[in-house]
Amino acid sequence: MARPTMEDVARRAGVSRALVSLVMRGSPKVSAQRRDAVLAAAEELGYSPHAMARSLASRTSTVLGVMVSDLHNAFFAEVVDGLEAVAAAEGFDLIINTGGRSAARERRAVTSLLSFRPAGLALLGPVVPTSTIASAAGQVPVVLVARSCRLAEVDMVNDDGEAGSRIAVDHLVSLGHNRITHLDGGAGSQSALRRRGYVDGMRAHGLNPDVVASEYTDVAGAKVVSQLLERGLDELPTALVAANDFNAVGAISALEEAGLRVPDDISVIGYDNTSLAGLRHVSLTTVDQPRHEMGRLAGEALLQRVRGERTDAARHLLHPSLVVRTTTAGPRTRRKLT
Amino acid sequence: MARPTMEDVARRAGVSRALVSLVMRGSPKVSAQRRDAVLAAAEELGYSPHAMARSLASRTSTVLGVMVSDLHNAFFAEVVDGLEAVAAAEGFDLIINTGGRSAARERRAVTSLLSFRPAGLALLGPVVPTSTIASAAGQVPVVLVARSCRLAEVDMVNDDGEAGSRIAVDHLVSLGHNRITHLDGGAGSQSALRRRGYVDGMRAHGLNPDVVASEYTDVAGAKVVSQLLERGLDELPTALVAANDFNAVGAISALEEAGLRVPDDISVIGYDNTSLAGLRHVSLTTVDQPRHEMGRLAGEALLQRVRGERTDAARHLLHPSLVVRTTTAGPRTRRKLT
DNA sequence: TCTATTGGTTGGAGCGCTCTAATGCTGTAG
DNA sequence: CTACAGCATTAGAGCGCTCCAACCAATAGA
Repeated sequence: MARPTMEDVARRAGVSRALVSLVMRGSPKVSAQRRDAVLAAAEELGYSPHAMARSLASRTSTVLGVMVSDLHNAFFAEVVDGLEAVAAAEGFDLIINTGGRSAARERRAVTSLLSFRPAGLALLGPVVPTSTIASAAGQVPVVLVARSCRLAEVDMVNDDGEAGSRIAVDHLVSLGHNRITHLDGGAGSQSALRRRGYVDGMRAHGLNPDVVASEYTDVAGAKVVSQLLERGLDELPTALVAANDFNAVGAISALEEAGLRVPDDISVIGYDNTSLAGLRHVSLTTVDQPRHEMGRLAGEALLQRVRGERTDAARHLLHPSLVVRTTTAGPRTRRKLT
Repeated sequence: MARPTMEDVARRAGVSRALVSLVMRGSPKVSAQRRDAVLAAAEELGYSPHAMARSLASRTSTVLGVMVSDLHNAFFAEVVDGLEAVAAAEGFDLIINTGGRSAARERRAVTSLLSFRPAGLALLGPVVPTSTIASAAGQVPVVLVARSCRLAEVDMVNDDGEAGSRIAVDHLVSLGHNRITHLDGGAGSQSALRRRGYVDGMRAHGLNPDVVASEYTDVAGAKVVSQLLERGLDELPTALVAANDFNAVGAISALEEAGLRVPDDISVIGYDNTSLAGLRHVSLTTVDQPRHEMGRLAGEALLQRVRGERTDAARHLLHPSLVVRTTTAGPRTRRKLT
């Protein structure tokens, strides 16, 4: 298992180690015949360069550190996917750690990543305090995804949750709705943004905002609908802006169980455009976050810094887009129900 | 940004570099006072060891290479999650590449991973030919997840798709069904296994297998149900073993659109236990694959090899389990429908 | 003919660390 | 008082590579 080194290849090809190094790095200042000899020798020995030795000697790195707060979460998995795509295209490799949504574990993960002296560090949805981010940013370019902070030296990629909610409201208003309720996702910066977007959107249309507390689950969506139904049918809004897709699906099933039809009796709109929303059985109108794109941008931000193409902080606020399916329609005079 | 080295710490603490090295590796043969001095100096300088230099000098590695055929896929994301958990617990880091389900790209990804001289390599759902796997296995311990091959020197972790289907059939038979149709997932080793399990299961119960071609999507599930309905209502089976959860959901919605009720008129069972299946609106009876566990086992297999605890190949065949929800029930005399 | 110039090639130092063998320093036995 | 452990500590070589400066033709310009 003792793998061949550059020295071995050099000996076999009858050249110096430095020449092999040049060939391996694709230098143009090598004669064709020597190059072929080296390549042949490398092939015969099954040689491939030692990335860590290279990194040490060249004082450069071709790895990007990625700290994912929760890889289990499909959102982050897709961001990583996008990140990986740009990284691979530029010859970079990803080294990944997860933090399990615990600040202590995230700290350790970041330390571990930094010990590899990566060219850059991406933090996806980190929960660590700003000070930790700042100290990392002092050592290496850092990009934050799904998390904002006031540090001048870190890049950021976020989706505009406020705009997303507003898009949802605009869509419903344009369909003719004016009694629209928002199911709030609870604690967390995303929920707050989405709520704000909803409230502002409603006000902009001269409508009264109506926010009810819920959570990012289908069970919570169903529960809050039951509460809404207790208000009485006449009090029921004509449209719902749910906290996310799961929440929306829960709400829909509760509505249908109560004998209401979506979108005939009430429109529902989700958030995230998860694979769930696209199912024909569900066919949920929802707000799409460009997750893959977010990963791509994060990767590019890092690589720009690495290449020294940019020194000022990048602040990407991605515009979500509406995906209209079949859970929204114009309001009708509600049928009489028992 | 010039980070401090061991030399800097040594100078500051008034000791030799070798002593700092011992402290950093937690050696017991260092006096308490020197240790404290070193630790203090390291703290003051913000020093942390250089993992790559360490790896080079010690000729050991603390990274595991992971090639994911498709990180976008929730299945693999969860496997990676499990892998990461064991790796982190043992002080290993993950370096990840994706192959995008292309043999050529996977080959490149593996080469890139091997250039880091990882302690082990995990290939998740690779599509590369066996020869590529073999050559990697010649350099480093390799574990295969969701892919089997005949190589003696590689570890494997697979779920028993055959057993999974059989469990599904057993469940339906125990409910009293005897006309059970399988929706086949098409090409791919998993489909073949699931189909075989279904066929064998049916035969074991003295029943006639009925396999119809479909795909791993909800659209395909709906389509195949339409075809089934054309056979005529009397020909319709009393239960369906779908290719996977998406396929099952598509089938269910087509059935409901045709005026049939699930599970009253027909039972449906999925495969994978995706987050979708757990939604109360869907509440799909399905076969669960222990994805996280598979990642855990893969990581452990690798680490056992790395530590030299085992030299013979590990062959983990994980037993899937049934998750009974509300899309299966005993067959009833079918209501007369128009 | 003698320098420049150019393009290909090489020796050797050094990246930040580990590891072996040797060193100095006690303390205790001979 | 010397000898010998036994322990903490250190010098120095070396991991596999890159990079710089030096080198050596071979050609071009004067």
